[in-house]
Amino acid sequence: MQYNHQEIEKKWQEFWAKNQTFKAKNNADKPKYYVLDMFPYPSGAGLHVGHPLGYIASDIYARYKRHKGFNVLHPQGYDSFGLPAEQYAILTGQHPAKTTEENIKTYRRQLDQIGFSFDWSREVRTSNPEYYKWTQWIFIQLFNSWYNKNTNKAEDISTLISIFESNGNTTVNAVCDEDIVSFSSDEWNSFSSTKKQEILLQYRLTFLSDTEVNWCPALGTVLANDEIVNGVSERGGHPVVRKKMTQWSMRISAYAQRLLDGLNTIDWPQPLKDSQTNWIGRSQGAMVSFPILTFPKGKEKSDSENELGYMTGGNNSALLIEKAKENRNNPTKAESALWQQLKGKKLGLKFRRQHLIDDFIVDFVCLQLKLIIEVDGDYHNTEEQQEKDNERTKILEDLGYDVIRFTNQQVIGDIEGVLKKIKQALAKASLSSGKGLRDRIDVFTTRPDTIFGVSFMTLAPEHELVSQIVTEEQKRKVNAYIEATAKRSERDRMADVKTISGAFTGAYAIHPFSGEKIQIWIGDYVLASYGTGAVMAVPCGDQRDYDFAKHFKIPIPNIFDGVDISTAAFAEKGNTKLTNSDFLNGLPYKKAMKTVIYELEKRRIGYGKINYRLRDAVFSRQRYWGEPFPVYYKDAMPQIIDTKHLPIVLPEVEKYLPTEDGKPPLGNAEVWAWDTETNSVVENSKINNKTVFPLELNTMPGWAGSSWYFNRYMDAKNSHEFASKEALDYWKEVDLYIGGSEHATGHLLYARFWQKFLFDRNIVPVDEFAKKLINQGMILGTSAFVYKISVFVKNGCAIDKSNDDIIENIPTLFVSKNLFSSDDEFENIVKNYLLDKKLLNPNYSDLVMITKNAIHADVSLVNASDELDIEGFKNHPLNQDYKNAEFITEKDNTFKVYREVEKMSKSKYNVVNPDDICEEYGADALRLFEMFLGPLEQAKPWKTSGISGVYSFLKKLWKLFYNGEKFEVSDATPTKDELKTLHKTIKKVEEDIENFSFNTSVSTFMIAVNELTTQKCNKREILEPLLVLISPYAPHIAEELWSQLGYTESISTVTFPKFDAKHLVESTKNYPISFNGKMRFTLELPLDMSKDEIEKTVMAHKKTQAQLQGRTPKKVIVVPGKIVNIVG
RNA sequence: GCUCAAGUGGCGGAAUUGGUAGACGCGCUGGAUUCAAAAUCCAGUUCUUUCGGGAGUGUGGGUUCGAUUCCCACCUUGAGUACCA
Repeated sequence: MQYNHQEIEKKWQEFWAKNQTFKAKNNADKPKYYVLDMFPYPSGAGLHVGHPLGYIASDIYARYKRHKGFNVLHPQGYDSFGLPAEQYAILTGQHPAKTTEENIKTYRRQLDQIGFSFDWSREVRTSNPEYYKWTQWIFIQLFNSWYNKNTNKAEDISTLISIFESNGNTTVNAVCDEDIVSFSSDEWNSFSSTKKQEILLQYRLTFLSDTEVNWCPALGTVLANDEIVNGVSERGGHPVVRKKMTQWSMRISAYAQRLLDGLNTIDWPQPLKDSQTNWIGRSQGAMVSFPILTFPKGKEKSDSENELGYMTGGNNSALLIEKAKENRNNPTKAESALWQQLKGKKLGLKFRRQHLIDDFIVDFVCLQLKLIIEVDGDYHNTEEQQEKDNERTKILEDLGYDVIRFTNQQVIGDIEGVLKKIKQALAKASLSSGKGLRDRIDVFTTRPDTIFGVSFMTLAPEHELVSQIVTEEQKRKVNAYIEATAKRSERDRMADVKTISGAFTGAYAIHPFSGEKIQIWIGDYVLASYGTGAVMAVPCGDQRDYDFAKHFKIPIPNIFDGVDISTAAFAEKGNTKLTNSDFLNGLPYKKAMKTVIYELEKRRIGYGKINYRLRDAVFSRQRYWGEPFPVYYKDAMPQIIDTKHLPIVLPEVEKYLPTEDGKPPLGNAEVWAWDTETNSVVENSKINNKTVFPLELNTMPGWAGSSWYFNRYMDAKNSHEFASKEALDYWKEVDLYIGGSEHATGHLLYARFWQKFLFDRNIVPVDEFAKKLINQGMILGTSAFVYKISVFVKNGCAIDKSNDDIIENIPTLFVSKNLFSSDDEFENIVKNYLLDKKLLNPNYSDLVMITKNAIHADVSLVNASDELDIEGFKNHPLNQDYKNAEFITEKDNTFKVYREVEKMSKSKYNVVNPDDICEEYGADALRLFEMFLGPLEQAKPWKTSGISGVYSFLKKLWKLFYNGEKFEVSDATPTKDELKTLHKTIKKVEEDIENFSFNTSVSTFMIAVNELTTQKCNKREILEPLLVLISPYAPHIAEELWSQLGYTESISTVTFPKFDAKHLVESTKNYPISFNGKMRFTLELPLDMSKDEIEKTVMAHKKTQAQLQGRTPKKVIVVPGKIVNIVG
């Protein structure tokens, strides 16, 4: 009997389905093992050979684990909400559910035919209401939760409400919106219900907000950051613009640190972890505030003096004002000297002298920052006077002023030092005056240690402060610059990183430590969306700042000891010591960081901070084919529908496009309102905003359903729970997850986020959903190209014929690949051919130019030797234009194509359909071959020709059991050699599976079958275990031969053979004898021979003497059981 | 630019606690079988050679008795990321 894959495979696929062979139980004495594939989106094109790669690998592992005695859960389902079905619906009007259903049928047929051991009784579909009921349920859990930073987990919103009721919100340490207003418990309790809801929304883990979103006009929807590539949509490549919209968002940022920490606990590929780490983008540094020194004229009055009022005198003002005037007219020498430095806003701020404050006349005061400067004469040295001064200072401080004192001597002797102290005091006063953003610039920096290297500041052109601080003189320039950058798209700005541009605002800030005046610039290298949209520029330590400073001729102070910064910035951290850095002098990076953050916090001008790049995830989509939100709106506030009324089923619509007034497609639905009395979805016409309210029109994004499906498989049919506690506790998490690396910062990050949330809320028992993850590499197509000629007539030649006449007889011509090696040769060959066939007039030959043009040929028309089926090519439906083409062939009359490896795609005619492979070679051959192609994680090209190797392996395996037409297996005792072959195969295959090195185990099988064929072995004792080894890879043939051996049960749970080392014990070793490390010959010696004996035997050997040619070796290295190396 | 990964025959790839480089398969060459083809089987297939041998794992250097494997520098390719302060 011949190996007939079609018959066998069909038979066993039916057997498995009928007997539910792979149905997993939710409890067993056996240990559990959960193997999962990333479930597919069922696209209309069906599967190509690249898709099953990961499924085959996971199936082998699942089957292996069953042999190893595990209770294996290996489910499959469909991520069936998605854009293609919706776009098809827009074009044809066919309901996406129908398209999806049809596609799923194709997928299921294709998957079944490959012989996967899926437990289909647990199938899930994200678009099934019974499934998305629970997606909606999770949304509600998120809505009803807040993130408590004190307990570092998500908690029920009721715990937050009770804190509000008893303490207000000032003690709450939560992840929430930025613009939180503080309130007391009394205030909370007096708030209206709407007001309370509004506040709670600022804390919920899913919340509504006006976010600037990535709006894609062509797709009519909002896209997440990871759905945009290079400024255009990932799908379709349409332009994306920024737009403000009210959207649901998920507070994933609350989990930034835990998502990062969790990576250390899971066995995932390093590159994937790296990209998640990168995406989360943790940077440790500090927030630093720089006071703004100069406000343009007019601003100061309105903003500060009027507010404070400069008439700050007390009840006795009328009397004192005369005294003050007198003092003003008779200043001391020191007062006069200092006034020269302070008057006319020389330090950027308005000072007054001999000014009344309450019942005191102070020497100098900056009302804007409430800073008083006293210059004291000698009489202040008396104890009595000092006591009075202290009392006076205290009263002034109580009024909110800072007081600094100098002696006459200080002012006259060291005016510079005095000014410096005043500047510092101003900086400090400016920050503590608590007037918010308006008069200071906050920056985030990862290098606060380099703060003394700051020589300017740069704001993003979009920064809100720009318009407030820009001076009259600079206004024109600055506005022109802002306009210019706004015109450039985000994409242009990113692409063009070389051009340095910016503008000076004319304003200055104060260095918080040195008190120096520093220029404030704007520049588009600073992004409004990261950090605070402003940077402290340290040109000596950051290349971008350096380039900017060089370009605009801003000073570049050096703060690195012994480092040359004449050509580039010095960005290393290392052990370089700081200099010109005041209290940081002499400190290396790490110490300086600690010290400076300590100082920043002590002086209240900044604080240590960790910044994340990870943004909250927008959760609304303006699409039809997605999960509806269980939300309706009452007084513009979202109301959650009680979980017991779920699912809220997607309504029917006439059109799947957005409505004419720009609402999402659900705006077309006529039955899409919520009746709070009947708790059901009713006609829109019933909306009265009293008992019937409009429902949310957005739907959830694609990642909603895929963020928790792995939990659903554990208890897929449960209609009253997300999944039962018993099932969740039993299966816990996925043990092995296989899928593509393209989901690194999408699905895999969101799923981890939801799992952590569900864990916090005690819904799932573990906080990472997948212990181990493997990214299978892509299978690439091997495209075939044929060379077609392109004919041109050279210009500028005066002849009596038109160009068309010259070339009119030249046919479409293809040239075989090996006929030429250069463009010139190509042209010659073609011309000779044409002249030969009289298709080209020799007189015009020189006027004609011929070049080659490679075009795709369908790979199904090319054989393993790269020969094209010429007739097939001519008659191919896609090659209508080439029906009458001519072909210049090789000497042996074949036509060769040239090959190139590309991504598998319809447009490249290199797609190989697994249906064809299964038909011709069978699923077992397909499975073996996909594994044999190369390492699982690696991208590798597909070449159908290679499959003949694994196909003949299967035939050889079959033949071991057959003597001609007769099944014949012997019960005789195996020989030593046969046992050796078996056991080394067991050992290697087991190691390989554990290491996911499936390609090498396939070659191990081939070696084993080749050896057993040579040994003419047909012994049951050898062949039975061999079948079990092979069955995970080629389950159909294994089942068939197993049943022919007389078994009635499936091979799938037969115990994996046990390796016994005793069969591999050898008595001799074929020693490699090398000279200076180069192996020259081998020598068979007993393994128990001692080192000395080996050396003696080897040295005495005539080949050794021949190698040495009379020389005496310097040294002989003998490693018993391994090698002999002779040096000399 | 940065980060990571990888460079081995005509091709996919194998071999790493440092110990016989090229397993296994494709392709190719020759042979057997056949009227012929398919299929099957046998032999060969890194390069070079004066048939003794010699060289060889991207390039150059280093460590070692011995390096595809470890270290340094460089080159190339691929992937990810991108003005993240």
